[in-house]
Amino acid sequence: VTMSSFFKKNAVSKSNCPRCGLGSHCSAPRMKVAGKGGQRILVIGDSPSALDDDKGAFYRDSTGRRLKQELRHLGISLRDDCWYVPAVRCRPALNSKGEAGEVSTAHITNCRPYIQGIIKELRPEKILLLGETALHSYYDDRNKQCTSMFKMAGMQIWDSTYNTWVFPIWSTALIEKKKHDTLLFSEYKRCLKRAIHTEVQPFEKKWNPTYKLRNFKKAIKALTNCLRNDTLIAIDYETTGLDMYKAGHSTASFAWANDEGSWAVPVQHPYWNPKQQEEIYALVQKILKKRKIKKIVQGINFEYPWTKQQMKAEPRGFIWDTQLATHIIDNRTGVTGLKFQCFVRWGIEDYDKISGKYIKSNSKTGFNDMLKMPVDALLEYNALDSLYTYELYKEQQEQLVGTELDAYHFMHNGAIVMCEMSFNGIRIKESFYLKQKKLLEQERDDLIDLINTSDEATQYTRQRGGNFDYNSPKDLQIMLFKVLKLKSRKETKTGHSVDAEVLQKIDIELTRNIIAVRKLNKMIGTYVDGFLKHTHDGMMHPSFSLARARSFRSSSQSPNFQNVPKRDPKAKRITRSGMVPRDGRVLGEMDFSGAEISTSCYYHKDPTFIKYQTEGGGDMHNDACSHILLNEKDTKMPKPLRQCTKGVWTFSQFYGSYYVSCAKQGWEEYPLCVEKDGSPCQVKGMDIGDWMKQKYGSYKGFENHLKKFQSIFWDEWFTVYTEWKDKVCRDYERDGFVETFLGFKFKGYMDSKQCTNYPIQGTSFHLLVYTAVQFLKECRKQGLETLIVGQVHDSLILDIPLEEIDDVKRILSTIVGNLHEVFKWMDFPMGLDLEISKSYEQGGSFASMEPLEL
DNA sequence: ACGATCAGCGCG
DNA sequence: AAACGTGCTGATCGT
Repeated sequence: VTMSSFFKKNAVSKSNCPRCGLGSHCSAPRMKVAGKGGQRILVIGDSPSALDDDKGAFYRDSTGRRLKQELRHLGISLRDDCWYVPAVRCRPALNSKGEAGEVSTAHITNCRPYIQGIIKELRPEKILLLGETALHSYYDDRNKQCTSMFKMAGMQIWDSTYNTWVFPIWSTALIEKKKHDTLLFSEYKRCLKRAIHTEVQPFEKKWNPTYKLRNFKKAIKALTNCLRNDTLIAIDYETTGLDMYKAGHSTASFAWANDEGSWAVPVQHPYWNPKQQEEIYALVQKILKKRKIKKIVQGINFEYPWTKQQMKAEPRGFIWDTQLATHIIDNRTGVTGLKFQCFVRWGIEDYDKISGKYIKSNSKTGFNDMLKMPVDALLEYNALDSLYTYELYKEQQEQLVGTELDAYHFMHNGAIVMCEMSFNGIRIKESFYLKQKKLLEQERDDLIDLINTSDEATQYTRQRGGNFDYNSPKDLQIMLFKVLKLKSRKETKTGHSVDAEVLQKIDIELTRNIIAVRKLNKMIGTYVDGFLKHTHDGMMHPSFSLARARSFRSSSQSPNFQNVPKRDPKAKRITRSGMVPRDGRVLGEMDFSGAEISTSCYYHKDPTFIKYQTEGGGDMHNDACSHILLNEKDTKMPKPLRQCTKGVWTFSQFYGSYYVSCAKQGWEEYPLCVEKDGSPCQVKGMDIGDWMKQKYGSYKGFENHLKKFQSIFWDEWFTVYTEWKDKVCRDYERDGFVETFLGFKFKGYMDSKQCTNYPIQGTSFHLLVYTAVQFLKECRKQGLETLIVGQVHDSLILDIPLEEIDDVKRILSTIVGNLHEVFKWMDFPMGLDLEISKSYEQGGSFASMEPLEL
C-alpha cells in the first residue's frame, strides 16, 4: 500500500471539513503546518500542487525548492526558521483541461479557521502572505480593501488583532509560472528581502484624545482658541453629501486636530438652535480664511471647493493633502483612502462601523443620513478622521524627502489649480440637452422597434423562449452565435465578444441597428444625462483628481470631462454644443502639439527621432506609411493613409504593440481609407485594397513584411530609443522604481511597457500642470478675468472675455515657449496650438472651435 | 436592495 | 506575451 493510496482511502472518512469536499479527491488532504519556526516567521502559501499532494506535504515541488533557495540566499531556512502552511490545505480539483483548477472563495473560507487557529497558537512575529490565496484567506473576513497583490505586495502591515507584522509577497508559484518575467521576479525578491531583513518590534502608538464639543460655551471657547493660537491643523467635514454645488446640503460637523488632540463640533446641525449655528459657522469660516493657520486635508478635491461653496469662505493655507501625498509615496491604485491607510499603517479596523450606514448617500437624491446620526457618534467619527489625517501628515513628513517631496509640492500647486477650474465650472445650456435628449430617444426608440420586430428577434423567441434584449451582450451572443449560427471571431474573458468591431464585420441590418442604438444610448446615458445630473444653476463642475492615475496623470469625474466625443461629428455636435462660454466671452482651448511624442524625446534623446520631431526633420508617420505600404523610403503618401498609419503603426508601436497586432489592424483598416470625396485611396495608380493584395499576396505576406519593418524601425531608425527602453527596464529591475525628471517615482510591479510608458505620459501631463499653474498666476497678476474651466491631459479649456483674447494668446505663448528654459531636460520647445469659439452672443460653443493664429 | 465584476465605449 | 492610461453605464451575479 503506497502512502498516496492510503491517504486516498482515508480522505473522506477522516474529513473534518464537511462543507468543502475538496479533500475527497486528494492523496494528502488537510495539510498541517510544518517547520520548526526558529525565527517565528509564519509563511502562508496558496495551495498544494499535484506534486505536493503526491508527496504528502506542502512546498515539495519546484515552487517549494525555489522558495527555499531564495530564503537561503537571505540566510533563512524554511524548515528550521519558519513555519509554513498552505492557505487552502487540499489540492484544488483539476479543471476540464487536467490543470490545477481555481481555488474558490468557499475553499478559502472553509480553511480559514485552521489558519487563524495556528496563528493564535504559534504567535508568529512575522507573517509572509505568499500569493493572492493567502492574501484573501488572511484579510477577506476583516478588510475588503486588501484585495490584490498588485496593490499589497511589498507592504509591511501591523496587525492589531494577532499582534504581528504582515508582509504580502507575490506567489512563488506565480514566479515559477512566469519564469520569463524578470521584472516580476525582481519584485518578488525585493518583497521577500524586505520581509526577512526588516527588524520588527511590536507596534505601539499613543493616540491623542478626541473632544466632542456638545456644550455651546465650550465649543465657542475651543474654536476661538484654535483661531487665536493654532498654526497647523488637520481639518475635516462631515457633510450631507458630496456634490457641493447642489442646493440643500449642509456641513453637519467640523473637526480639527493638532499635536494635542482633535475636536469636533456640530455646525449646520439641528443640535444647535439657528442662532448658535450662525455663531459656530462664523467662527469656522474665520479659521478657514486665516492664512496663518496651515491646514491639512485628506482629499483636497472635496475640502477645498466645499469650503468655497458651502462654507462661503476663501480657503487659505491649505498646505497639505494627505491623499495626494499617499499617492506620491505609492502610485498604485486603491491605496489613498484614509480607512485603508489607518488599517495598513496602524492596524486600525472599523472605526467607521457606526457612521458607515449614515454616510452612504442615496443614489437617487444624492443626500445621506448624516443629520440622523447620533451626535455623539458623528462627532467621534469626525474627530477621528481629523486625528488620523494629522497623524498621517506627520508620518508623511518623515517619508517624503528629496525629489519626491519636490514632486509632492509640484502636484499640490497643480491640485489647487484643478480645484479652481472645477469650482469655476463650465456653462451649460440645459434646454439644449433636454431637447437633444428627446430627439435622441425618439431616434433610438424607432431603431429598437425595428430590432424587436425583426425576423431575427422572432426566430430568437421561437428557439430560445423569452424576448431578445438588444442591450444584453449575453442575449446578443446567443442571437448571433446560436440562433443565427454565425462564427465568433473574438473572445472575451467569459465568452464571445459582441463589440462594435465584431458587429461591424457581421454587417447585417440587425447588427447595424444595434451599433446605432448603442451609440445613441451612450450619448443619452453617459453624456446628456451625465451633464444634466451634474449641472446646477446652469453650471457644470467636473472634478479633476491628481491622486488616482498610476501614471501620475489626472483623472476627471462627476462628470468625466475628459472623454466627451470629438471624433464622431454627430456625437461631437450633440454632446459639445451645450457647453458654452459665459456672457461676453468665448471658449478657448490650448493644447500641446504632439505632447507625448515630444516628451518621449526628452527621455530617450534619440537623434533620429528628435530630428523628425523638430523643424525640417521630415514626417515620421509618412515615412512609416511609405515603408509599410510600398517598402520604399520617404515617398509622399496620401493623407488618409498617413493618418491611418498613426493608429496602425506609430502610436501602437510606441505603446509597445508588436507587428502581428499591427498587421491585423493594418490589413483591415488600410483598404477602408478613402479620400474626401469618398473614393478609395490610390497607391501607384491602384485602389489601396487591390494594391495591398497585389503587393503582399495575402495577410501572411503583409505580416512578414511588418515583422521586417519592426526590426528596421527599432533597430535601425530608433536605435537610441530602443537602448533607452532597455535601460529603464534594467534600472527598474535593480531599483524597484522608475523616476521622472520631476521626481515622481513609479512603484509596485510594472511590466516593461508600463516602465517606459508611465514616465512619458506623466511628464507630458506635468508640463500641462506647470502651464496651468503659471497661467493662473499670470492672469491674477495682470488682473485678467479669464477662467480655466477644464483640462484634458495635454490641453486647457478657457473661458475668455472677448477683450482678453490677445492677452491670453500672449501669456500662453510666453509660458509654453519658455518651458524648455525652465526645464533644462527639454531639448527643444513644446509646440502650442490655440483654438477659440465664437462668443456666447454669436452662438459659440465647445462644438465649434476654430484655430487661432499665433 | 446593494456591491462587485464584466463588457463595452468614450477620450488623450 | 504582445497597446499605455482613464471613468461611466447597464447587465449580471452573488449576498
